[in-house]
Amino acid sequence: MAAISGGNTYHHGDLRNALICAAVALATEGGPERVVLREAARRVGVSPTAAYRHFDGRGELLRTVRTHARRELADSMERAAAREPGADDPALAAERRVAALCRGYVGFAVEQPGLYRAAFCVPRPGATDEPAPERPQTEPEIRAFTLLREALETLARSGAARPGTRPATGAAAWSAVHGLSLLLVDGPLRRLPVQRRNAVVETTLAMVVSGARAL
Amino acid sequence: MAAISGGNTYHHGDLRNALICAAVALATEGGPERVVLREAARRVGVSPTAAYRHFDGRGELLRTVRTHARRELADSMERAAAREPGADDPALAAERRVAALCRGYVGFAVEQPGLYRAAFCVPRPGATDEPAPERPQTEPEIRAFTLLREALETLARSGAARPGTRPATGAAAWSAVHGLSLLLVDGPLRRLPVQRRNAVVETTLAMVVSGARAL
DNA sequence: TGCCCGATGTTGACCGCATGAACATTCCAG
DNA sequence: CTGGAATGTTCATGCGGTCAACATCGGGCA
Repeated sequence: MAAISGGNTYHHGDLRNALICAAVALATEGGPERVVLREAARRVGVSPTAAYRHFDGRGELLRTVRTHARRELADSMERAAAREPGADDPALAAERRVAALCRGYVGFAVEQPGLYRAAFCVPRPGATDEPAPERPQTEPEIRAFTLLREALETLARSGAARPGTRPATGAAAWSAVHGLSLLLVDGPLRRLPVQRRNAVVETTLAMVVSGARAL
Repeated sequence: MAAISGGNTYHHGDLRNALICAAVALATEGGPERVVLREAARRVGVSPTAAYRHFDGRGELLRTVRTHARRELADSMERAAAREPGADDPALAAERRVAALCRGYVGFAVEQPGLYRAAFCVPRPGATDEPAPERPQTEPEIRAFTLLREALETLARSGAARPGTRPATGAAAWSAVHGLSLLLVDGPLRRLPVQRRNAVVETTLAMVVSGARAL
């Protein structure tokens, strides 16, 4: 990175990326609120205002980190699903995939609480950042959710394809894993001993799967 | 300042409460991050540092707001449950109660997003507040959760009292409503049209209830 | 080739916020 | 009545976000 030896260039050459890396590191350490423009600049060895040449301000930096975090989350889910052994019965396979994706989701949250929180932070116009976008702007789609939804659809089609599979099933499942993650990471279920935590995770997974079948 | 008419007391007389009210109002307007010590003091018409005579700092003020918000949340759930008509079949009644409590939960979140978020905020030692308590200190118990858990236990006992009712069922259900609430209030499901929102809520409720029966 | 402009950094300044220290004003118990 | 405790106030420090003005660098155009 940034030529430690020699070329002490006035122009950094890759400041934007360097700042993003620093910001991601900060988020990893302490979540979105730890993503501080000045600190990121400090770590990169640049003056605070230099960041404004590459970002609108803290808000945009944070949103960039969020994008990164969401990608990592989805990757974690896919890895978990890939590790899962297949099954002859397509229904069983689908069920396993759903469960694996969910475990990957919660696993990421538990192992990377800071990044996980950053993945779902909302830059609020309240403070000094975010002038509140006038265009409602379509959400860029969250891969984690897409993965989950698709797996649930497969599950629905494969096995007990009850005719009226509710379209909102994906959101319901997402709610469960998301809520679980937050309670474990941030909320009242943090400091739960590992064993008990796993019990809660498995129970929730069971609820999701049974719910997906029943709906 | 204070008391424009007459009793211009140097001593406010009830500053603590006044500050709490102001802080709650702030949280109602813009969530926990909007709870700013200085602003609360300003609204009460007192100097910023006066607050320190009644609170350790912003952290404690926020925690006080949180307590208040949690109480409101639980009240909302109980009101919703109270509105629910009874049923002869105890199993059905139990099921209805669970659903009603959940609706009250999500309803509160949607109607009072700021307060709801404040109810689950975590004062982080990162910034300037919270010196990180050396004693892990037992969480003061969250009534919303207790209500839900008890209703689920009743449900389990009443009807299909499957022998192995998992103890974590309460946490699983809580995860679902909590996650749903956050996605709706704060997350990617905010700006969902009301109709679709209700669909998601009902689907999630169905998942919770069916899950409770199945576990 | 050499100069000028645009991109990229830097300084300095302003404002809001959380806090702590020292000082002022009340109130009440002795 | 009076002095200390309780409760407010003022002043000052440090951090973070952001803006405006100024400095550098690098590359394309005359």
